[in-house]
Amino acid sequence: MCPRRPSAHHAIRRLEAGRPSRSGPRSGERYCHSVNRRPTLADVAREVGVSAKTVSRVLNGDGPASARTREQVLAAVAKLGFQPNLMARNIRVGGPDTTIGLIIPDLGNPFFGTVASGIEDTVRDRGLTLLMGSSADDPDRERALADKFLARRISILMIVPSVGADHSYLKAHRAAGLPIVFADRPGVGLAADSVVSTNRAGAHDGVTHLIAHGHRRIGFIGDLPTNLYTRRERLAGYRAALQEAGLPYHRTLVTNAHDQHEAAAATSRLLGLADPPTALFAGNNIVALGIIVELARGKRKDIAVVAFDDVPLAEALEPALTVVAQNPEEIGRTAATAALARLDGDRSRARTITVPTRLIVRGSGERPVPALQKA
Amino acid sequence: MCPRRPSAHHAIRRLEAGRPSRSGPRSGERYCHSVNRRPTLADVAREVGVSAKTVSRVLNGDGPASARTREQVLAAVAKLGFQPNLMARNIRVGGPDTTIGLIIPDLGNPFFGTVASGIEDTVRDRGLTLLMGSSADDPDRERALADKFLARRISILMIVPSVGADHSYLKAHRAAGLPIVFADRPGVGLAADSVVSTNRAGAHDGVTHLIAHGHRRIGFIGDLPTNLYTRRERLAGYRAALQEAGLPYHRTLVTNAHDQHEAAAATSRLLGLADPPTALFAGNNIVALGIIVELARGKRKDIAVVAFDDVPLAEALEPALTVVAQNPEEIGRTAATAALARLDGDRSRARTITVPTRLIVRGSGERPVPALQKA
DNA sequence: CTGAAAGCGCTAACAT
DNA sequence: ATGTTAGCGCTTTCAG
Repeated sequence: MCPRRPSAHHAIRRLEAGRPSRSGPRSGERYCHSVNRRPTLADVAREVGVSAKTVSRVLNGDGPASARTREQVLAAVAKLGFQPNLMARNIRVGGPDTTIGLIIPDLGNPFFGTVASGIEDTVRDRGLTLLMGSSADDPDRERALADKFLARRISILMIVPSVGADHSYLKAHRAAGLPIVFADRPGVGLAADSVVSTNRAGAHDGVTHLIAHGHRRIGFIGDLPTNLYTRRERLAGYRAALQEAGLPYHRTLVTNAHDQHEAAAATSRLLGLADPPTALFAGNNIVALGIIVELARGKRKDIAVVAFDDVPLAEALEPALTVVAQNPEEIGRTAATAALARLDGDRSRARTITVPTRLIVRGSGERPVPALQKA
Repeated sequence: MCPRRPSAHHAIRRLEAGRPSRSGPRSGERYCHSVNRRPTLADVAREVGVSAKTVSRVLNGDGPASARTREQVLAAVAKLGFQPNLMARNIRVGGPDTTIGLIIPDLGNPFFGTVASGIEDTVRDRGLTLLMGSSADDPDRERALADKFLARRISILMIVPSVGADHSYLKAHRAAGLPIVFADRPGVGLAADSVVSTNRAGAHDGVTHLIAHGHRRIGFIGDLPTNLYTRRERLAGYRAALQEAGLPYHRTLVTNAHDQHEAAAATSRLLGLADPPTALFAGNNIVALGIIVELARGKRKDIAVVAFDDVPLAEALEPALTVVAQNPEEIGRTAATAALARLDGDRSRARTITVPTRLIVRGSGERPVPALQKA
């Protein structure tokens, strides 16, 4: 039997148990490598009969090394199953950890997942790994995550800002050279790069499409909370389109929803108005789902719909859903590219980069005004 | 002006530029904290006039400390913007990093995003953070990611195994006490916990539903590659249901697709057979999308469909889509719970835990056999 | 209650 | 081509 020296992976349990930890083997006992300590550089060096530095050289390929030693070292590494401790390396080198901290509101939302995917694709060959966490759009959770990431000395910090978050606490980090990029929404209180969709123009295009097809009363169902950046921008685009067409802006036609269920309720509420809208504009993908499900439930094919953000089965609906598609993958790629440029020394002024949206006409916006709907 | 000592965040650039780095300030120059070095424990200690250990004690709350020192230390920490270096701490403490490495095939797929979400929710109050990467179902990429994670001394390793991956290289790690859990698919060559859906039973239920509604020729469109665990299990469930009903198994009715586009093509191929199926079973959510879009394109409302895995707008389709719903959030939670139990010392035998699927009947499976479809 | 010294695993800077 | 020494930022150990 091996003496059970508390292994590294039991450190957490040890803390809880409050058991005093012994750092050396008890007399007459030897360590059993397979259960106890992970092998270190020194172990490999001892095995081969060289110095730790030589092993380091072979593994990192900096200094020279004879073919023979190299072989021996590699053999010992394989034999012992040695894997260099990256934390120890980083601490000595003094550089940042090769991770990129990413904070998004919701891991389960495919929009943000796709953003993350774009980031990963872009940074992979730089050897950076994603450290991810979800904020649930809570500024406190966002801050806690950021602090954790910063304590890890991440190379890059990317945030989809929560509503109400203030980012001035990051000033010193940015000044110290940490690349910080905000995605999907701009940061607050910090001059850092951000990458956002053309929300206002996109909403404008979508609403204009509805107007072009004869709609005069167009409902808007946006995100909650209402001061969310994307909601504000998209509402602005909605209003601009109305104004441009000389149409009045009715507060009663504007409402909001935080999830699919609320969006369905909001839909039903708008349609129940004395003078109901003939078309609906969905402020995001979740709202779109709610609207569509509610319309399907009520068999209301007479209501035109345009949604901000594409949804998976848009083309299979009847009518197929017209959308203002975002490009989350591109948002991720762009944000990552900007961050890497900063990492490479780009010291230019903070910029806001926009990623274009695209109106995809599929039919749901083209319904004629149903003056005769019940005929 | 501050002398621009290469800051920590420029380490990467320095490597590339090959510029020799100087470790001390040049004569007559002083470091400018805001631009250069992050403050360390020693800096805080110096500021207050105490030893580093005292600062450490205050911050970690282990040893005793006078109220006065505590205040002074905290003030200095705030003033300098000190954040303890977690890598340095971990290296000294010898414990694992407080991260959980998670490898999934695709960050953009909401199924895996939701699994990740379930994991995060479960481990958050243990202070663990997610280190994530996508394998693209490539065993080599999976292995490379795992090695990177292991080099970081993660506390837990969770993998959605790629097809063809062998996990015996993890044996030593598991023996050393590293909790390893496979999610969605079991691992290969390693006795470790895994958490999977009741794939076979779920598929059986879905197909039985179709049979109960009179279908005798049921097409199966599954994942590619065909040896993917979930595809094998679901196909087995399909065959079992047929056999149970005394129906013959036709190889020609079984096909596969890797993405939505291929699934649409497969659908069209099956429907073009001399003796085409009257119902289709979709082996996963992506395939389901392809099938539905293709049927919509061809206006084929006469074809019944049941899909494995729920899709967002299932209830808004016409007919609404009947599915065998998985519970990805629960898969994540279960996997995380199992891993935490291991971390807490659970040394029992490796188990395979199943998360039940649920047949959600919405209508698409109930279509009568369309003997008169063209009438 | 506080400090000095040693050391975690690794690599930079000089040896040789 | 290789070894030695020192030290990254922190905590442990042992003395006050």
